[in-house]
Amino acid sequence: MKKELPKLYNPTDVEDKIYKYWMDGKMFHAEVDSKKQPYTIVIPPPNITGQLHMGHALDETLQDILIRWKRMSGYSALWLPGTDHAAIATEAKIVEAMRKEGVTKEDLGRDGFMERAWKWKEQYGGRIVEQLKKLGSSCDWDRERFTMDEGCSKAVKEVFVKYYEKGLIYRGERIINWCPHCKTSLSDAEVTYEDQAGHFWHLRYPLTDGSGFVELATTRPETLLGDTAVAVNPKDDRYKDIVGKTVTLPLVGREIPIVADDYVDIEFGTGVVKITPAHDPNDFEVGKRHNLPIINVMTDDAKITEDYPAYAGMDRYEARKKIVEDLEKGGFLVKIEDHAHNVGTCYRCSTTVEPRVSTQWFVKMEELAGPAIEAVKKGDTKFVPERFDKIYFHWLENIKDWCISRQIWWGHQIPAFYCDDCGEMIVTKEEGAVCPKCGKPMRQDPDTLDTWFSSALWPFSTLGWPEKTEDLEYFYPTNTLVTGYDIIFFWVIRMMFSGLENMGKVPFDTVLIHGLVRDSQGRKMSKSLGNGIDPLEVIAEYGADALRFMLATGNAPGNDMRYSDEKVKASRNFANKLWNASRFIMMNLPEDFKADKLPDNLTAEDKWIVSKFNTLAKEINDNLTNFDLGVAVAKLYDFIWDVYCDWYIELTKPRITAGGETAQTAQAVLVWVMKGMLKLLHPFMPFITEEIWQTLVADGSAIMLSEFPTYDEALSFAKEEAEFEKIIAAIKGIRNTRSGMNVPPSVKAKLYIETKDVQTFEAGKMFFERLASASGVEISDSFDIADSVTVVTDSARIFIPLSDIVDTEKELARLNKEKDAAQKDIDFLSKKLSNEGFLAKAPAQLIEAEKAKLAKAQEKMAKIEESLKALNK
RNA sequence: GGGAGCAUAGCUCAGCUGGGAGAGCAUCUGCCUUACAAGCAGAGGGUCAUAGGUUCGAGCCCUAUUGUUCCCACCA
Repeated sequence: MKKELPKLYNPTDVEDKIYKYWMDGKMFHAEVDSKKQPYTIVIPPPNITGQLHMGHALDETLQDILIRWKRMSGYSALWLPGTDHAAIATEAKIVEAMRKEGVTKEDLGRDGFMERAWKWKEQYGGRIVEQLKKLGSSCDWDRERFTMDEGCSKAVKEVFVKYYEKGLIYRGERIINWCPHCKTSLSDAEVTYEDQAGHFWHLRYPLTDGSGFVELATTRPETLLGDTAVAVNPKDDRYKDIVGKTVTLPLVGREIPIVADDYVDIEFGTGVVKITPAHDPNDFEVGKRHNLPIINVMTDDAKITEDYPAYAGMDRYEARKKIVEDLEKGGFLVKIEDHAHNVGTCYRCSTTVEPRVSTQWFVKMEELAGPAIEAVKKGDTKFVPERFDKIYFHWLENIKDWCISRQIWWGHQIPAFYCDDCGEMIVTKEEGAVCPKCGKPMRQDPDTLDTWFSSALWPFSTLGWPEKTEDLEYFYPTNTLVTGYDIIFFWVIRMMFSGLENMGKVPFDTVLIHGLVRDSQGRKMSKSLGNGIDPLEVIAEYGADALRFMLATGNAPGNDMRYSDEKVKASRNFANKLWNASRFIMMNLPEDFKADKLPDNLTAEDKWIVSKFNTLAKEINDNLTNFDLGVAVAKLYDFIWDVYCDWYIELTKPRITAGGETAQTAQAVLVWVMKGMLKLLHPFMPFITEEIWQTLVADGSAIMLSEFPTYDEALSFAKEEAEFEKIIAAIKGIRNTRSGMNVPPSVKAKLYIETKDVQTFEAGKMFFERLASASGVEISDSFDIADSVTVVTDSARIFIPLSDIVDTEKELARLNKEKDAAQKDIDFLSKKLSNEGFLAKAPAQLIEAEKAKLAKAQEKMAKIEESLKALNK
């Protein structure tokens, strides 16, 4: 089966073809199968607005590695894909596109807008899915879902109504985070706090009775318009006498009370605080305690309302400027100080959030949080790495009610209905509700739900819930959830309590957390910095396998990593190395070659590689089980490159040249190990492994459906492995010595190998010519060769008669250096072995090993000394 | 203010339950050895941030310190 294959592996020729092969063969599809154990991953649904970025690439790569490994390990492995409607983000994009055409939401009306939004979804929603395929993601596309599809929408209504009936959802007037740009409320999780440089404006509010002023400071003077009180601490002696009096609000003229409230910190500032219940969460609480009026002074785009003609229509920052000017003119401004403070911003558009009183829908969190905390404490769900459970606990233990209503149109409309006649409100799954009191058609709540409300249900809504489906029965709870640490608050927590509340079981047993992919300088990739790397471009240049391999390499769970072209290149080179190894095998196989099994007549080096491979298979499985994907991938790299290519292939060359039985055995072992390596590597580099498999095995089978190698006792040859290491050590020693003396490989020399392991070396004799530039090899348990360079290993002394090209002085120096090294070993080991504490407390196995090492070092020393003596003659 | 991560070779990072410090890239030397120059064979390079402690033994465990990154938090 001699084949002509290019020297350079070209992924672009291969990847689309292979992906189509898998798709055509329906190989990603998972079915309920009572004979198999299920293994399930639900994808963190990417936003339909999104383009694939490095974060996705990492997330999908990790999931695909796990799912391919489990699929090959005999599980019915389901990776359930889908997309998220991403309420605010999507609506913002659509509105922006419309703005360019000069159309507004209001122009189209709700129905018209939704029609347009769906069209937009049809047009762009598939884009990210196609990009996921480029990565090689083996999702079951037959089950692709969307958070606004019929099933998910049904689940959302079901949950909403259930929560409402249980009293877990309520509607009420609260102070919430309002984004004046997106013109909607936000949940606490959707607010990002950033430090901003600001000012402290010290103001004086005159006492209404004319008896003086109170001085206070504010960072937001414009909210003065909505002040309905001034507060002091009840224990503050300075202000005892004025509690109960009133002040006259500057610029507004409103008479407002001075109240006493514990919230006020006596130590801070003047100990007087202005209270604006409509625009500050704390003030809102103070207001409630003192029955203060709530005066909203801003419109939904954060402009001053018509109630204040002097400032009406001004944006909050313009108004601030004008109000400060006016305060100064009126003599109310004492001073301005610089002040850095923490300001909430919208996580979507970065606009400063305006705290605002409004009527919204909330999920009561206390009851739901308890079981979610408990489940992780009990270990029903565990985080990898574990430290993330602290973040999880902290958030849940301090959680406040979740504001779920959004004032946008793209999303799940809240299933609450109002009767405009009698004011009745009902919550129902039914469409077109009729007022139960007066029989009139009701008006549905115009608000939609937080996008995370539907994604919270993702692990079960996608499996058919609320119907009792076979899928749900079989695949739920899912197994591994893979996501970034930045999503724990938004999603993981909400899936946890939703799963527990609605299914009675945790949604997944493990949450594998990964970090961010940063740029080569360690900066976060962002649009504004323009430092984002497009994974599709990387794939086009280096191949998806190289990108995947790079993302899996050198990355410990939970840690951030840096992207760099060099790392991708190294991965690409690795793929090419593997490609060429397979080329070597195929170029040397006879036409009629067929080998499924390991032959019986294995040589020492065959057993060596088989045994090493066997150990590798065990370790890879262990590492994957522990989610140490980075460790697994490094071991594969080392084995394939250093063990298989650099040693084993080289060892087979003289055998193949020799022909006959040894060549046949070598070929069979080459293929057997190659097949095993391909399988182990497949989850990481699916395309190239499948491509090589198709060419090398060519029996119509797919590697992605083959059996993942595991440890096999029958393949463990520890003793033979150790024996053959002696040959390798000798070859390395010879190379090392020659290289140190600048002898080029073209200069061949005879070798006299003095050893007690004559048999071992006889068996390995043929390798010295090719791998150690030997022109001939003599082996004996004793030699006396004058004028030669000697190489000393643990098990042999090798004479190389190179006297004519080698400087005796140099050789003397080299041997002395080796002697020093050997002496250091002996010192170290004998010190350790004379330490009574060590002998008493260290494990026996270790002590034996150390003793053996010492014996070897002493043997080596003796040989070096002999050589030195000979040289000094 | 609270919490977490990180600090290991020139750079980017591994180091799984504590048993003589590793990889890739970069540097230096020698090789186009019929799979691969995206390669082969070698070499140099590290007080594992600092100081204590536990231990027969610490990069790994404990305490403190420094630097750095991030998360959370209503001090007007």
